[in-house]
Amino acid sequence: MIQITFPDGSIREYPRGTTPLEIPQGISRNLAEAVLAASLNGETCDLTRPIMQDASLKLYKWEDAEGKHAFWHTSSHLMAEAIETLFPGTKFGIGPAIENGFYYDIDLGERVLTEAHLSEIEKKMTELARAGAPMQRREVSKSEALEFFTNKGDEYKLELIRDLQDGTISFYQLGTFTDLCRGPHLPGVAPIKAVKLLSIAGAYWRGDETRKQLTRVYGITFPKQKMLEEYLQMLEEAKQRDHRKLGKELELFMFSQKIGPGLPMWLPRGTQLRNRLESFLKKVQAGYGYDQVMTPHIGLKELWVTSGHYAKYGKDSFQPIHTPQEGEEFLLKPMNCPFHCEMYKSKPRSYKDLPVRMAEFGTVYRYEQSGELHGLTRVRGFTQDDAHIFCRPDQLKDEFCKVIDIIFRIFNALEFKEFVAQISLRDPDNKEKYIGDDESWDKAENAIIEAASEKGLRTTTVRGEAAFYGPKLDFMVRDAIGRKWQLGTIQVDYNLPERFDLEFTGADNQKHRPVMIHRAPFGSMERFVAVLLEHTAGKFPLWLTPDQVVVLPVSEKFSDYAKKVVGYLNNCDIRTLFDDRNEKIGKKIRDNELKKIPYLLIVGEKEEQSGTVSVRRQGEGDQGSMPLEEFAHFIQSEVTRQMEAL
RNA sequence: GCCGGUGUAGCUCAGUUGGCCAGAGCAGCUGAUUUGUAAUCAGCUGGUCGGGGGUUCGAAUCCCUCCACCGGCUCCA
Repeated sequence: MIQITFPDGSIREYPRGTTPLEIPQGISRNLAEAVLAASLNGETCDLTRPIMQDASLKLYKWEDAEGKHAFWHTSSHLMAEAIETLFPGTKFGIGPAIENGFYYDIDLGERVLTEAHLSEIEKKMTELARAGAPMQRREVSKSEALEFFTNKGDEYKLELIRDLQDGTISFYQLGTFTDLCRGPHLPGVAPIKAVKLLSIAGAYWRGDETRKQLTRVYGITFPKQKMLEEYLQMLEEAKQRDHRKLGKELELFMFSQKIGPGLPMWLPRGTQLRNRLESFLKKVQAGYGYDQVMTPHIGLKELWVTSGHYAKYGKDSFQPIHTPQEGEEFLLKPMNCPFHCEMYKSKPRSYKDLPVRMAEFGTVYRYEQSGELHGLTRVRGFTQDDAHIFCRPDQLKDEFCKVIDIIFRIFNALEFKEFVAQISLRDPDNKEKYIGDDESWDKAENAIIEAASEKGLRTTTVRGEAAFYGPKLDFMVRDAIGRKWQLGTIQVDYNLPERFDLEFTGADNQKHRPVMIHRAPFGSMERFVAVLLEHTAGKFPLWLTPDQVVVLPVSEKFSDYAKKVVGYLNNCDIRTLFDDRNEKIGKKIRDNELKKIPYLLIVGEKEEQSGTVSVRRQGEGDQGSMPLEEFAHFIQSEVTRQMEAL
């Protein structure tokens, strides 16, 4: 007998060789069916793997990431089997589970897979799933593995196997399809009830653009048809919230072929929105001792040589601008920090002056490959809500905490209720990749870790993800429909103070090197507005939205009263539009609802006589009528309440 | 940049295997209507069918090329 320890700490005895699957089978049939994968002593494994010695066991269901992972990984094998059946001779790259579903990279030789083939593959997958073949694992020696794929003629698998150690190699066989795979997998494909292949894309073998491009097929599967339907509905919802669609509909921003790809232009309403966000952040930052500055859009090449950006990114940037007479070379700025460093240097700094905090809404230009551009989230010209804090090493943690506070306020103000942060540290085994001495790094890393825990942040820590010049903390928010976006970032930098030879005079009358913090709570205005649009589906909070109220007279007879209402509200600093079109009231309501204006005021004979307005809240319908003054107070107090919460 | 897809009026989309002056709805303009909580009616305007080149008696439709956009790959100071 062996002893199995369960997550709740209980220990039970089972015969040696019992499989994880047999354990829930002894409890209830429902449980046994719901279990998808297991882990033994913390290592995930198949449910059919016999347990040979005492171990702690955890079972995973669909609700667990590990469960979904096994489900989708098995699905990718199922897809591969279907593809091999339909397209014999296909070679297979890798086919992992991903966050939402799975993919498989395949090489079809001369054949081209198009979207039209997807439903065919889906059908075959469903058919195979119904047949319910088991997933059979077997361990193979390296030479056996090489022989198998040599015979099959699959050079991709051979390349993968060559990198593996003998004795750790396993095959999984599903029906006619045998694949090199570590697992774990479901015991069989029967639980896969709903299949949807989503898209086809090119993907370089092993992510290397010098190597062959394979065809990547993305798909997703579920244990219930209904779950697939819900997922597709969610995708539809995401499409409705797409900031590119909403940005056009709400007339916030635009692109022009004539101006160039990746160069957004802010239309009047978008500009209003952005200005409001900027003033809000300026106000918050003023409270934290930031000084607002402005710097030019170009700087001499020498500046970027000094900063190190030229060496690292010069080839992949917009190329230098030359002056016609003097032959000077300027670069469009990809960052604001070198300018701020020069400003720091403009006068001697004492330890008493620090921290110096310079903030700038600085527009920067970065060359992005044409295939990379995407709405407002990936552009070639954008404005960072940038700031650089020059501080003493002993102030680092404190400054870090304050930046976290600012980010908290912003996320709260904009109703991002759920967010996590990632701490990126250097790779301890590759210290030579980084600039700065051990001691500074340790201090900075500890400062971040302590600041994050002091502020009660939910964090994940990733080693090896730091920038070469310092560790960083990145913020990820979850939007209203559960998608994750990376927004703000805080980064420690030892590199630039060194390169620009920044100094301050210490209490000891000696010169010291300040530490720099780069930080951008929004990240960029463009990206942030995109995320905010998708988060709110275009229904911005009242304080932020470009137009707060629109007045709709029931007919032209009440235009004069309506005009009075509009004038009164605008005088109260309530941003009010007037819809004086000669249309029926139903039509005006519909049009303005679609524009997502928060309040629609309907005025007719009754309202004119009593000096009231009939209030309709966007998306919520008729709210009844109230005196005009009362409505103005109501709006003002709603805005004040929102602003106070900021 | 690479793979695949898409490109018809300001917007959303029709346009059969190449064949009469290229269509619809919405928007816009003009007029009628004077409207009570998500689309009043009528008329009109608007497109060298993404750009260029080619095949053909004839091209939105077939071919080549360039551009932009979409889904990915890669990258993100």
